[in-house]
Amino acid sequence: MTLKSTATRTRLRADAVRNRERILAAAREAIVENGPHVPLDEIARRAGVGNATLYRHFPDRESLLFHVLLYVNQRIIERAQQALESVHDPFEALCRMVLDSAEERVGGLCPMLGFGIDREDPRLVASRERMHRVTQQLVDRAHASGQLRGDIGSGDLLIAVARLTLPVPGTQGPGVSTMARRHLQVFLDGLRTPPRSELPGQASSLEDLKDEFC
Amino acid sequence: MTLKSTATRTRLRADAVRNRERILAAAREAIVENGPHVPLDEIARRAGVGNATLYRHFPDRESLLFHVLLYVNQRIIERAQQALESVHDPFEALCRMVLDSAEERVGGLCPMLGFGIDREDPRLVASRERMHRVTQQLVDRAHASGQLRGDIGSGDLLIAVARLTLPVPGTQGPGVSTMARRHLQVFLDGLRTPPRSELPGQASSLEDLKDEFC
DNA sequence: CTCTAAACGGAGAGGCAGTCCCCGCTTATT
DNA sequence: AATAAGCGGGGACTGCCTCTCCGTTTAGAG
Repeated sequence: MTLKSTATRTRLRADAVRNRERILAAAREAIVENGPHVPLDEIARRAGVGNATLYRHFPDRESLLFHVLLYVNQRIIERAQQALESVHDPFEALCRMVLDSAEERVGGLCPMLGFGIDREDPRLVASRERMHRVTQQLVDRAHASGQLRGDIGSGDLLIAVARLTLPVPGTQGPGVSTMARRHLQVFLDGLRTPPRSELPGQASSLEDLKDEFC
Repeated sequence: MTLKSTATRTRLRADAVRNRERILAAAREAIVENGPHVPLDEIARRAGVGNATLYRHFPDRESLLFHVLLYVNQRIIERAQQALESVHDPFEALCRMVLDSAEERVGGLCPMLGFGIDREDPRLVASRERMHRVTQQLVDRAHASGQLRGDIGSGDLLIAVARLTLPVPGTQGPGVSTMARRHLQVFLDGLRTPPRSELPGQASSLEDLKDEFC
């Protein structure tokens, strides 16, 4: 709080805060549906604000994408920590984290990563580290309980969640999202012990994908 | 009439045939990597031909996308039929079909479906029906052998393959494709009997997704 | 080998969508 | 009620993408 007051010398007006939030939410939706190339005017339209308001809050596309990334990361981390604390069965907690991430449609944000966002920005680094930490804890616990097959690492899990929660463009039917839920469940079944086949390659930890993801 | 007019009224010159093939292959790659909005000039460049050559073969983007779809469908169908005939274990055959589709990166083509392609074109309808037929056979056999969990239908399988073979944009590292292979295998493990959890929704047959896919 | 027509490729005109600024109006805050 | 922060929409600018023109190259037949 005190830190924040130094950073924001002039506090935002209440409606400005509200608009900023709506822009971030609208941007998330629009990017998930149409990719990171979606026109900024379209995002403003969805958010119910003028385009100038959007540009006032985020001077360019890169800035907007950056803040969307932070915003969604934060939500995921919070829900994962909640699962870690309140769900006692380790495998159940893992499932919960995966399903929560699916709800946030985190996969839809991956395309942003290629758009000139500075992955070494301190805020992003901190966010990524928190994400990795909680994921690692969930995976470790599930391994220790003997429910999660040993040849799956925390890196596997994060990438898999990204993949499994990608929207399938061009298939917007109402049945698609319930079907996505089914496939997620099949995948989770495949994660359980005992393994039913040998996986190619080797278990990937979080360090392995430092340069490729988030 | 004359030999020419009966066989192929507009017989293409050898180099034209070659170029046409190269354009289709390049288009497939470019679309998988960059989506269906990829500039046509870029596709021509990848194919190693002038842009005018591309436009000569395919008068507009829609025409090109349409033929790419037919081209890839055909390859998938052929490989699936081969699996059906030559792989005797029913579940193995199913796996083969899924892995082959992944190699063709069929998921990367889904975004095309939203781009004004006429799904009722006779050539596409015929292709789709052949695809559905062979998929249904593979699923039926695997069910009959008792290896494939009963709550998975042929529609589930086709959609799942599309999803699982989507490229994850923004993550182009070399490790990603081998990781994709691992996740596919986990999913296939989840498909085996006995089911390890109950799936939400219900098994989807091919008719269920007639309007949403391919 | 020669000839012809089919096919090729580069360059550039034209169009269009997306970005971003300007400026008069509205509203939160005191 | 005063004031300044914030808002919104119109529109110029820009850069990219599409598609065509036309001179050059090459496959294929005799």
